[in-house]
Amino acid sequence: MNMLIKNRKYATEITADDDGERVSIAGWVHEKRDLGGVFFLIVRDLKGVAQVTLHKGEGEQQELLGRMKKVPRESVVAIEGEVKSEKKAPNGYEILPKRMEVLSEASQVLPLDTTGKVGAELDTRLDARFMDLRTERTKQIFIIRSRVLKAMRDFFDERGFIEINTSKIVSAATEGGTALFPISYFEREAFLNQSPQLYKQMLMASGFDRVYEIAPIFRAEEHDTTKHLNEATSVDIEVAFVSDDEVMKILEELIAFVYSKVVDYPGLAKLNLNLEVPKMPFRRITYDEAIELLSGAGEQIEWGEDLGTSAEHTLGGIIGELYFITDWPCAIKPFYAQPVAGDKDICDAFDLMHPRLELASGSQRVHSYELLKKNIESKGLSADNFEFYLDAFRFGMPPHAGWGLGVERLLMSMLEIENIREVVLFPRDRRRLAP
RNA sequence: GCCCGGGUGGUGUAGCGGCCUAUCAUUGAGCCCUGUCGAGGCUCGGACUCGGGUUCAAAUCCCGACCUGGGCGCCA
Repeated sequence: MNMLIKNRKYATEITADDDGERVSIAGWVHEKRDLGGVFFLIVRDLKGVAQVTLHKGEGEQQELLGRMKKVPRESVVAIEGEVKSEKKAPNGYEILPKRMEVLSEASQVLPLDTTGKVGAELDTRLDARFMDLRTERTKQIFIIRSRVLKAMRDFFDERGFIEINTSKIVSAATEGGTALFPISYFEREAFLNQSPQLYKQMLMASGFDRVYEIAPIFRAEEHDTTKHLNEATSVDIEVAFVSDDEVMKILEELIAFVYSKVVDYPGLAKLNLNLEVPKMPFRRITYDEAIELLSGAGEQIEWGEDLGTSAEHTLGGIIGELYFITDWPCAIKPFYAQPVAGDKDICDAFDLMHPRLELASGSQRVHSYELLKKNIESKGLSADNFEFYLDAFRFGMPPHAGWGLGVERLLMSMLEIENIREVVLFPRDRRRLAP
């Protein structure tokens, strides 16, 4: 590897204080400006842009000037030169080049504008995602996504959670509800997992009493909306010897912690957001109260019906901040949700709602083998298919609770992004399978 | 799955039966001016998704296909 690249610095690592230093930088040709006595080459890297300034009329620089004029925008270059403190330069410094290597020349014309002068539709951007990621806004979204995931891992680690990885290839048995992608598994049929639910619960019988997983989930639903993906990332936790109240607390603390780590991030400024850490505890309303609020707003929901999109929006408009809906009818919750003491029709289940969409759902789990088996059958599923799961409940299963949270939904709601595809590098939706 | 929109140079758009030899911005090629920072001025290049139909005349109206945006359903 040549020395130019080996010793390169990021644009933001150089300051006016480095006046006189010899440095090298490498990156993409962001812009070129050919003026009378001077030629500017703006080089962009991950961290920022650096202005390379070539003063014309210096004889030995003619060859370099010619190559700088010719190099197409978005080509990858490495430049070595001397730092000069300069008030007229954007970052207070500029680089007087001595040497330039064109590492990769970009074809013209470009599929997208990387300077932000002309917009592009999401579909066009996704087709050329590699280049879309060179734009400031898109880049920041994914740096923030990375911070969010790190914050989550730090959070769980501090609280004694064990990170787990469960299989994404599963046999026919599922928790029902959503459609699955079938795949060919040697001579048998298998599926891509819709959720780690059954596996994380089975671990509760293992003594691993606080686990979390951050992993892809797959849904074969033919939905085509701004908040659904066919491949999404789910944060799942499961905790033994606790109640649903405890995991709700963990959830709101996690959300607040993640927000605090994003609010801290200087790059957030590039997204023009006014982000605040949500106040704890989040508001909690019961399903019954939700229905009542909706009725007051002129939206009638029969008891036992799920809340549709318009109901979610109406409630969100009334409440205006993150909130929980608790005490759901068991009929619209999965078989593993535990009924409340003294009422078999209502479950200790909850959803975490953002005013625009659902972020997470969880519950106290059924840990009685008999009740679980009965629930599976009453949902019209075959207990035989769940034998591998049910077995874990026969030989010592502690009470437990947990939840699943959509990473993309958290991100889009936090960053006020309208389309969920914006927060996935290479989204998979009803139509898109490439790139 | 249902219901509405939309497909015009590389990108983003205007035009919505004849004034279209199709607007504007940006990009590309080039010239002028110029320590620029969305630099400025000028010249040139570059497009009506495809297939049928209606009409004297279609980018414009109709039908179909394909692509695409949104709302709802399902779902998280």
